Amino acid sequence: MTGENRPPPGASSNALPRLGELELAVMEVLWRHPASSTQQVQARLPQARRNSLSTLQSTLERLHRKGLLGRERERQAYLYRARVSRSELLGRLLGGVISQLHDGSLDPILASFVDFAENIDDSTLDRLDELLQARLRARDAGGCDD
Amino acid sequence: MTGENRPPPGASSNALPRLGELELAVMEVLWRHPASSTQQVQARLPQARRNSLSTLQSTLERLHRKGLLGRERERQAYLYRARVSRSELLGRLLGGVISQLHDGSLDPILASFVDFAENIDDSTLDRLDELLQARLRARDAGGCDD
DNA sequence: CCGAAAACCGATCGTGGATCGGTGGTCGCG
DNA sequence: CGCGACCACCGATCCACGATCGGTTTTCGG
Repeated sequence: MTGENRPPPGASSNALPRLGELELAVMEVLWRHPASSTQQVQARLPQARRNSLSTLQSTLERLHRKGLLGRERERQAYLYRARVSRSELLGRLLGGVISQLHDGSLDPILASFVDFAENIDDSTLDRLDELLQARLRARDAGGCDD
Repeated sequence: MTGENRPPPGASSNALPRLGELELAVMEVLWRHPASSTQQVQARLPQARRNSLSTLQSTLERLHRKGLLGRERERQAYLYRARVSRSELLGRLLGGVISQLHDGSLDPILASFVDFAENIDDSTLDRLDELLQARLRARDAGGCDD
């Protein structure tokens, strides 16, 4: 029983399913060392995470499928490089979480984040303010500068 | 609502493994209708999510184990109620993501969020600014807002 | 005490990450 | 040209977790 195929009622579009530990560690390496071969990555991984090349390959492949890594062939090997910066990844992850919880208006979410920042440390709030002001200035000044 | 949600400052080591679809839907219901029995929850779930009571029970139980729901016995049945508000949950989720990606300094994270806000809509940035200013004012004025 | 309504228990499935060994293709060098 | 090294590729497990449910036991009200 219960062996029927059950189409998922709500397929999230852009929320990447969450990254595993090894995947994260790999991203860290790739951020620090752009364009590394599988072996390079392995060598630069923290000792605790050093395992067989195959494992690494699967992980790199998965990351590649998820669009987080690009790769090009260097002779018989691949050179991997991060396609998203740490900030971009964070934004994506944040976006995933938020789109799950978002109930129409963004306000509660923004409020939550401010809340979160405040909860960490009082100075964090000021820092956030600084960054935000800078961003607002940049927008008002240049408008379309990219 | 800003100012009511206060995650305990000591118990910040919570990285809940991520919520599933049904779990989220259940939380939505419990947020809208505090203290509902399993049946109540089932009745108020979107039609698409209505399934057997057992399924609901497992989900409520799991949520309870995760600390997101509290429950008390009402005769032979349980009354469930949300222990975290939507904002708190969001904060927790955000915290989980952030602690994964956080490499020491918060700045990139804050920047990412500002980035994220800007990316949604220009007005969002202004909204964030308003909220932040309000919060700063509140802090500078009262100090301890209890 | 009996029947209904819950909780409780455990089985099964699907997905996704981690892990690895074996196989086969590619390249450099003798 | 052939051989050995290197590496990608494939498939096989394993595990954790959410979703799903049916069957059994507990509990309560009449």
